[in-house]
Amino acid sequence: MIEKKPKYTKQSVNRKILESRILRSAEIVFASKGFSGASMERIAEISKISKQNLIYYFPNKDLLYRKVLEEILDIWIEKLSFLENHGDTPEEVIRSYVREKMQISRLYPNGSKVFAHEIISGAPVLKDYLISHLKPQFDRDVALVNSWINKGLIEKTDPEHLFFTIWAATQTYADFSTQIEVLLGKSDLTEPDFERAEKAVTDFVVRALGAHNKK
Amino acid sequence: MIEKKPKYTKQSVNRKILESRILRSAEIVFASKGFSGASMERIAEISKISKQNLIYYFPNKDLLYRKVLEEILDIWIEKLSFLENHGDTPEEVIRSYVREKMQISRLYPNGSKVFAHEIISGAPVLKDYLISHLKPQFDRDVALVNSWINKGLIEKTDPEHLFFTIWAATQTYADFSTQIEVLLGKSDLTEPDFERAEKAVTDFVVRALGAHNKK
DNA sequence: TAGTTTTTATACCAAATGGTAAAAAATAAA
DNA sequence: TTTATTTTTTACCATTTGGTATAAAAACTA
Repeated sequence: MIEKKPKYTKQSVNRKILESRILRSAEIVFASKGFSGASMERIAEISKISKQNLIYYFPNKDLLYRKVLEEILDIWIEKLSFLENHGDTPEEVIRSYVREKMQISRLYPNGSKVFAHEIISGAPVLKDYLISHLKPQFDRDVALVNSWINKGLIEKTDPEHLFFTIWAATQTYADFSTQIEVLLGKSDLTEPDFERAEKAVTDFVVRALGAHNKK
Repeated sequence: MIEKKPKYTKQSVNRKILESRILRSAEIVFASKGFSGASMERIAEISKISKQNLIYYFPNKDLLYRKVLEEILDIWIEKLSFLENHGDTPEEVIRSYVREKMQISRLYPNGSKVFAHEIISGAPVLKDYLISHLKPQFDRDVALVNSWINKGLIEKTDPEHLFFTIWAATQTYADFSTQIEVLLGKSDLTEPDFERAEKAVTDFVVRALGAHNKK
């Protein structure tokens, strides 16, 4: 055989599948109970394996928690570089950005909640990451918005706080979904709800920036 | 025997003082660790009393948690009835509302965080409260915004989502303060930071609603 | 001074939980 | 088929933690 060490043996494939199943289960439990409230037993239960088998794959809770955080951060980074959002006009860039963020809230609500718990708790695990990775990107994005302002493409706006507002407004549909469901009188948020929310938030931001009536 | 006792004896006053000291400590611990991560031992420690004495005042953790939530909800209810915010024009009402919300984030960040943990976790304790208390008030406030729209006082806006955005944008300064601190390059948020944030968010909302150029 | 309330200290406990150790079973490689 | 490796199960354990029980000291009230 050509390949000395076959990469996709039955075992290794199964392993990957099981690992991601575990990560999804862990995400659910961390999202709903936070780090301390999540038990390995419960995560194993949802993964439909024994606790000891869970520990075989993820030898301790800390590591598992970090892996879950890593996963969601990878997704965010991949989809959320403001500068790289296609669009020529500020309005296009903004609309695309808000849409991405809303879709992430829709597709990865549990990841978002885990992140939220982590930050609210003072980011004991993620603080270094925020400093080393998020801040530089943030500074670049702020610079871009400033350039828009200087060119008169959007209303004069506090760029830092613009981002805080956009993040908060979009993530709330994942993090505070329970509250939103109650207030909308629905048992859960479905696709149409998210579409409406997306339109509301996007229009809101675009209007606040006056990005629509400037060329 | 019915309590015919003097209401403001030295003892009862001291008791109140200690109780509120405990509640503040509990708030800190619940905010930073969530319900499960908070230990009675740690709360007692911060309150500078023994664990046994803590239990003497609050016989169990659930009760203590509920009291902490109760406290912050009382504050919110008292200060956050949209309809009752003074102001004749929509712009005045909105500005006053956003200011109140920002001040609450500034003054009661821990309460806000405890609430956030609770909602993100699916509101196991507060769900009934949200349905019975928050929703009716929400419906009234939504109706008021709708009446503004019908009178042409503000731009056509999705009223429900307007509130979600305002809440998210203001509470983020309490809940996600760690992230904001990192991105602003500060070790903590001080009065000037909050003032600037308040102005940014208020202007943002007012502009999005077009409440400033309509009379 | 006597009685009541508050506070602390001591001892203890059952349940939950993160994790270890090692044997057994299943699967793959030779 | 035999050997080696990976996966799963079984048994167990130390620590944490919310909470009980009790006695006694300390502080306050009448």
